[in-house]
Formats: sequence, structure tokens, C-alpha cells
Amino acid sequence: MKTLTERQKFILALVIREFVDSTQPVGSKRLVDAYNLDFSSATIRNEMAFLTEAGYLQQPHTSAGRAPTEEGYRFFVSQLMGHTVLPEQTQRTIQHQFYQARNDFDQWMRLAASILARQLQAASLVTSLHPEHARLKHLELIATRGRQVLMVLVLEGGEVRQQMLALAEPVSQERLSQVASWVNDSVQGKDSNSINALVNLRDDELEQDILRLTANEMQQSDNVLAGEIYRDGISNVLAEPEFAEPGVAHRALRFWEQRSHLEELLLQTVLSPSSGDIHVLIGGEGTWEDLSECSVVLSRYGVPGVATGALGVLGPTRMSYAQNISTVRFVAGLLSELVGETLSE
Amino acid sequence: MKTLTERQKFILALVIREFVDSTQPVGSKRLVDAYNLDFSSATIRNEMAFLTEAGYLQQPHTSAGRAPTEEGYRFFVSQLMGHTVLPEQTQRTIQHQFYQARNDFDQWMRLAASILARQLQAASLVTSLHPEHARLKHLELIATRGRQVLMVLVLEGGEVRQQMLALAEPVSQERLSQVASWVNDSVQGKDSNSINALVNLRDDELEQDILRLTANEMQQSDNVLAGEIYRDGISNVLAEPEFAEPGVAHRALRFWEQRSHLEELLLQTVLSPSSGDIHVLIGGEGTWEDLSECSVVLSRYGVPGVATGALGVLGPTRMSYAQNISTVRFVAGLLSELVGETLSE
DNA sequence: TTTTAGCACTCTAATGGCTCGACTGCTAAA
DNA sequence: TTTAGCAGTCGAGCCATTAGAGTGCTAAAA
Repeated sequence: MKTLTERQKFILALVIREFVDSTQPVGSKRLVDAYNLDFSSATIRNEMAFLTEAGYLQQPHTSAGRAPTEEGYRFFVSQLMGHTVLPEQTQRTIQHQFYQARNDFDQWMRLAASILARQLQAASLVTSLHPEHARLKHLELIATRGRQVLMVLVLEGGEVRQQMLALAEPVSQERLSQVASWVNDSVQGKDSNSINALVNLRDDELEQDILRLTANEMQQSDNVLAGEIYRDGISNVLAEPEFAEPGVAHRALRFWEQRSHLEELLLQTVLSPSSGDIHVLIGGEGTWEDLSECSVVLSRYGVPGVATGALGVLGPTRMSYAQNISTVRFVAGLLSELVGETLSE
Repeated sequence: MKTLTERQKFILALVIREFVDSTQPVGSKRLVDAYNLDFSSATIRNEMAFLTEAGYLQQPHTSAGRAPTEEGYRFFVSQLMGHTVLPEQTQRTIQHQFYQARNDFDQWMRLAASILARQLQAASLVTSLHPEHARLKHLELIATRGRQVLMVLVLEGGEVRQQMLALAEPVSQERLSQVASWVNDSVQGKDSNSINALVNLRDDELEQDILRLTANEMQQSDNVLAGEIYRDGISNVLAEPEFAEPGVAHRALRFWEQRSHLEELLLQTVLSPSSGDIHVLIGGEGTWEDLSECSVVLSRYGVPGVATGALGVLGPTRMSYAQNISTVRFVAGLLSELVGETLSE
């Protein structure tokens, strides 16, 4: 990778800014005019030629202006952009919206998605909050028909899981309530391992079964992505000009719609062990074919080691990275605070 | 509305069928060739002219073939189509998929959406099952921080609601558990009205508060659309040729994404008191501007009077109505059976 | 050595004219 | 009542042309 002079960096940043604003490849003359530069268009042309050679800019065709390459965006994000902080006014607006919904615990994530989508005119994604290690708060067993039993687990932190069980033989509601009551008395606050360890200490077969199934369900709940993934604002993205071609739009939408794709994306970025602060994926990064025209900004939120989740936005590669990153960072921070207040007892 | 001869009905049905298959306006000659008709193209032309006059067909321009009008589709669906039953093989495929997920109670709706989307290459929608009149099964109160309390309600039928409360003053977890335990003993199986009636019989302020809040939350739960709306397969729809124009695609997507729009749509069709069997909305029906190129097939499912929900598909107006309607009907029936088995005790 | 004015060149997007072909509606005969 | 035949219509596709934006290069100016 060649090193750039200060002026080259400056021009690269300008080109990106202008391209993001105008949607059009930017030419040397236009750039000089738009920003009242002290250089002539010929100088800009020379620098642009260099930046193109270095792989940071590209030309759609010979007689067109320059557009940033993915590499160009990456350089911009990592070296040029710096830390932007959200304007006070915007911060207050967002805080206010959360304040209004402070009681609707299970609506926070939906709200976060809605705010991100509206604020950034992008598609947003928020996973539900997930305890790192599930602990049982309460168990409920509800007889339905014959051997069918509905099991409801309330976990510490408020997450709820339900599962339909088919027992070996029919059991009365009274018997079920007895078992549930015993389980609630003896294993409250325990995690799946401790519960599993209890199984062999009991003689009663039904109790054993229930303990086993409870532990199993809680193990499943330990999967970071077991909960809901809230999405919003995808129509914002498809309104962008780069998605006018039906093929591009269709690929992006297909990706976004498929939960498994999103899970993979999250696991390989913010949910990976080596996860840093904020992840920025530019143009699919070679791995996500369907996202070739898109960029993704992701962040983790919550209380590390206790309960966390992930959130982020997807937009065209030609997005305002400074704005997107600072907004995602701010919302993640805000949500983390709210969650922290709720969890710390 | 003019009455049609048998032959005119026959030709209308053929034009619709051919148009649905080919995506192209169909001409008289093509129709004769494709179906080996016993009339000449001139005869077809005369009949087509009549059908156009009557408002069932339209020409994009003078020298083009005919395409069905929305009125034409409506006539077809209500008079011509008849009752199609899903092929045995398809029925078994679908049943099999449900059988495999029979224990994942809360996954049924998601699965139903997925099946509808895949089977019909359309966008699908399934609301979560909703009890007509919520009854309390279990209440859990969890102290979090200071005056904050997480309230979890488990309703009969398995629905779960959680809400963050801010009490007048801090209360210990023991006290909360006492109150919860008392509530569980005394109001189990009661609906919101009965619970509200209890409030004034108690002296304890905390108990009164909790009762009030519980009743309030259950009333909210009585709203038919309080639960989740699962969606799938919207990318299938945007792949259809009529959505190649970005404007059309964007409008449809914007509608589909906005929960409030879907709620309104459902309330005015399958959830309205006068609801019949299956609802078919063709081309927005003048009410839904954004759905001008779309049709929607909706059905209610569940056990009437006990717990119900709605499901359906959205596709281009040029859809195979017979196939869509019969599939929606079948899946709704299947889901109703499953739900019925689970609920009847 | 760096910057800039000037110029020849390139390529797209837009425009207009042309043809081809798929339809139609109408008329007159079967 | 049906059909063969025919004149007429209109969009899609295919040039050729043009206007305009932008480039790279060269040689002069700073």
C-alpha cells in the first residue's frame, strides 16, 4: 500500500464526501468548483490519477469522474474519518424517544431498530438482549391435551422461553404443579449445568424428565442468537439509486430477509470472541456476495459478561460512515445504560 | 354490469390464465394457438372487444394484446374459479414440515409463514395466536433496581407478556414474591374484568397496584393484534417483473414493512366482525394506494371464540388465485387443527 | 520542481429516424 | 354467426448523430 501525502488524503476525503452527497462520479472541475479549492482542476486530475493508481478511486469508464473503491472507503473509515460525536440535539431527540417507552421493556429493541432506521434512512437490525449464562427464575408447567405439556421458563433478566413437551404418559395438572413447585423451590437461580447435575439425585421419573428438559432448554437459550432479531427500514435502502437495478435490490433483500444469513454475519463480526468496539463491513468484504453494494455498521450492546445483544444498520456502500457509526455507537451506548440499570440489582 | 355468455366467460378465464403464465398481454392469435381453440382469432377478437367494453380486459395500448383489469380478476375469483383443492402430494409435504416442528410451539407461526412463502413464491404474513379473552395463568414479579419491577404474565394458552413497572417506592424481592404468590392463589384463571373487580376489596396498596397493573396489561393483551406479526418471502415478490420499476417495488415494500399498515389491513378484512371464510384483496381496492400492483389473500385461523389469528400471502395482482387461495386455506386449516389440539384440555 | 492552461481524445446519455412485428378493428364473404 | 383478409396503429429494437462531461498529456508559467 502506497503512502499518501496530506493533500492526497484531503482530496480522497473530499471525493468521498462529494460522491456520497451527489450519487455521481465526481470530476476534477466539479470538485474545484464545489469546494472553492486553491488548486486548479489539472492538479486535482494528477492527484486523482495517483489515487486511482493506488486503488482508492475508480472510474466507471474513461470519460467519467471518479468514485471511491471499497478500499478507498476502508482507508477513509480507518484513517481519515476520525471520531464524530452525534450533535447534542440529535442525542436529546433519541433519548427522549427511549424515555417515552421506558416501561415497555420488550419494546426497547423494536424501538431501537425504528430509531436507527428513521435517523439514518437505512435498514436496521437489533437482536434481543441475551443473558450470557441463563439462570432459572421460574418454571411453569401447563397440561394441555393428553401427554402434551406446555413448559414456560422465565429466566433471570426477564427472558421467557416456551416449549411444548410430549411426556411418556398423561399427567394431571395437579401433579405437574407439584413438580413445578418443587423445581421452583430447589433450582431457582441455577444454570443449566447445575440443573443437569441434579437429575441423578432424584428418584421420581417425571421430575427427572422435567429437570432434563429444563436444562436442555436453558442450554439452547445459552446460544447468543436464540432470541428475536428485530429489523426495520429496509425500504429506505431500496429507495437508494444503486438499488434501481432489480438484481441488486433483490440480492440485498434476500440476504436481509433470511435470518440465518444475519446470524452468520453477526457471529463473524460483533459476536466473535475478538470483537472490538464497532464493526464496519464494507461492500460484502468478499464474503457476502449478496451485499456487494452494501455496507454494514454493527455494535454490541448490553453489559459484558451478564447480558448482551447486537445492533446495527445496513445501507448502500455509498453511505455517510461518520454519521452511521456515531449514531450506532450512541444508540448502543444508550441501550447499554438502560439495560445496565435494569439488570443491576 | 353486463352478463357474459358462457363462451365469453371461458375466454376471460383463458386470457387470465395465459396472462398469469406469460406476464405479457395476450393477443387473439396467440390465444388460439396456445390452446388449440375451435374458433378463429377473429372470433376471439370480437369477444375480447366485448370483454374490454365490459371492463374485464384492458389494452396497454392500441396495438397490444389484452390484460385482465382488476374487475376482471374479481369476476374470475368470485364466479369463474371454483374451488380448487391442493394436490395430495403438496398437502403431505406441508403436513410433514409441521409435524417435524410439532414441539416448537412458538415456532409454528414462523414456520407457517416460511411454508406459505416458499410454496407460493409470495410474501407471507402470520400473526401470533391470540386468545379472545385473556385469562391469567401465572404472575411473576422480579425486583430489578430501586423502584423498577419486571412483571411477567403467563396467560392461559401459553402467551407471555412482560412489562417494566415503576412503583411508588422501593419494595424488596420477598415482599414482591409474597404479593405474586397471593395473586397467583386468588386470581388464577380470571380475566381482566374479574381482576379489576377485586382491587377495591383489598386494603394493601401494593396489592391494589399490582392487581390494577395486571388487569391493565391483560386488557392490552385483549387487543387482537397485540402479538407478533411474522413475515417472510417479500423478496419473492420483488423478483416479479411488475416490480422492476423501483417506484412500485418501493411502495409495496414500504407498506409491507410498516406494522400499522398491516394491522389496518387485517382489521378491515379478516378481523372485521363480518368476516367470512377467506378474503381476497385485488389491487389495493382503491383503499391501499401502495398496493396498486398487489393482491392479498387472507384467512383467519384458530378456534373461534377461544383463540385465533390471521395469516395470508401477498403477491402481484397477476397471481395464480386458485393456487394461492387453496394453499392459504389449507395452511389455515392445518394450523387451526394444531391449535385446537393444543387448547382443548 | 510544481502547478496550470490548453487541447485532443474518449465515452455515455440523449435524441430522432427507421424498420419490424404483433396486434387490432372493420368489411365482406362464407 | 363466423371467418378470411386487409389496412392501420403503436411499441421495441436498432442505428447514427450529437452534446457534454471528463480525462491524460504537453508545454509553459511560477
